Amino acid sequence: MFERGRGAVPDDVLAQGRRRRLTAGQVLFREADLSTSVFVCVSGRVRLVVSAVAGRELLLDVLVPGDVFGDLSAIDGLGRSASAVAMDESVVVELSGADYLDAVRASPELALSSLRGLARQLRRANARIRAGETETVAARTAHLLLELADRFAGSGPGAATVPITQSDLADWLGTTRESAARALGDLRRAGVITTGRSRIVLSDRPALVALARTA
Amino acid sequence: MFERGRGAVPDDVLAQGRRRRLTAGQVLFREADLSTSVFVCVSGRVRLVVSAVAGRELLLDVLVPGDVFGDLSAIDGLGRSASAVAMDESVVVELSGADYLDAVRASPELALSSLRGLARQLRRANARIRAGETETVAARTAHLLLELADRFAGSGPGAATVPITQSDLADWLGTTRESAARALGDLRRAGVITTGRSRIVLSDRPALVALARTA
DNA sequence: GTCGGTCTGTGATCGCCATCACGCGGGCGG
DNA sequence: CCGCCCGCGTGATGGCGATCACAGACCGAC
Repeated sequence: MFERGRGAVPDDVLAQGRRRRLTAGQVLFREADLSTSVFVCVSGRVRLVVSAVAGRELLLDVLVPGDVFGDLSAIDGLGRSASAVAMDESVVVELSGADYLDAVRASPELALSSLRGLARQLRRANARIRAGETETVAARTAHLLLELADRFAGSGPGAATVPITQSDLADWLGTTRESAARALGDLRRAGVITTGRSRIVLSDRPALVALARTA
Repeated sequence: MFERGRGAVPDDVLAQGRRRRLTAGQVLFREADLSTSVFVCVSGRVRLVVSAVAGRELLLDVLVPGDVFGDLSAIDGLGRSASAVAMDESVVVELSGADYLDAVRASPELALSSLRGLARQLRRANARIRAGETETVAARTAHLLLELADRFAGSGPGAATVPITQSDLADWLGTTRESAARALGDLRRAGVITTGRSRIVLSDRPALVALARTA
């Protein structure tokens, strides 16, 4: 059974799906599309983005192997709430929305697991609303780095590397590339991270946790 | 069957619950509490709030009769993600978390209905994230007024009255009372609303829709 | 009716962040 | 191997909104 944050899909259900190999930049669905497939990320990374004013883009999530996505449209039949784009060469399993709903109806355990997945996403969304409306860019940057470190590198005590560009980080934070770069510069000068091309290394996570609270 | 936005609970499940009468200001649960009861609002209004920096408060939602709330903790067993406080004299039905989960396990229809409820909340949360991070206070104010009009007064074409103080509106928008008052002042001078004590009247909804887009 | 508290309206000032602008370096494709 | 483009870093400036400050209006309690 695949389990990692966003829901979970048992192997027998997964076996009904179609395996798809994606190239970097390939679009699985676009915001407002009426498709209802549910996807499971097997390898690679997939971005969930929504468009905003002035051609800006807001990054809602980056999915890593094990994550389930696309479930909202299968559940309520409404248009896609975001666009899904492969970031690297990736592999996903695609399930039809009807198959997914049948599986949920047939299995109370899958239903509860899906509820847990949505509950987790809702808690994260509420946390992001609170952060966005009350914290500074510096504090949000520190918090997001810690969250991304858990997601991409596990939460071991050593130095963690987060593979992300500053542009994507800014889109995730809902700020500009320049502001994100300045916040990272402050953290770098404070000695808690080092920055590189498409890469941020958290060298002192306890200090970063402390800065996230105060900054 | 009770159905109104946030999930739905069939009458036979509702009958297992305990009816509770609340006085204005009474707290049902506080942020981080470990209780797992699920509530259904029967009459009155209930605020869902989270605390933020500097003693500020962020208003996540106002529940009206028919709404289901408190389901997140029942589903994932984690602490309450917000505090629930009655705004007026209200009546709610309280179900134990275990009874709720048993009912979900026993009824695929209830499970799907709960999934739809969470999906709806998640879409609203994502919309709020996008709004908060890309729109001005003026635009967010206009959008929120339209949403609240639907929620409190139905979406008939005539003038709608939204019963809310400017302080609460500001907490909902994640801004200050002064900024909310200024945004409302602009809308009033534009002739699309009138303001009163604890009350905002949308006198020209089409014009407000237009302003929400441009402002 | 009067008093107190809450809710509303608005001016002045300040700071964070968006915007514009530019230079630098390093990876990759040809 | 070399140039080009993408990603990073940072200064200058301006605007939106937070903060502080105060006054008037409405409502309920007594």
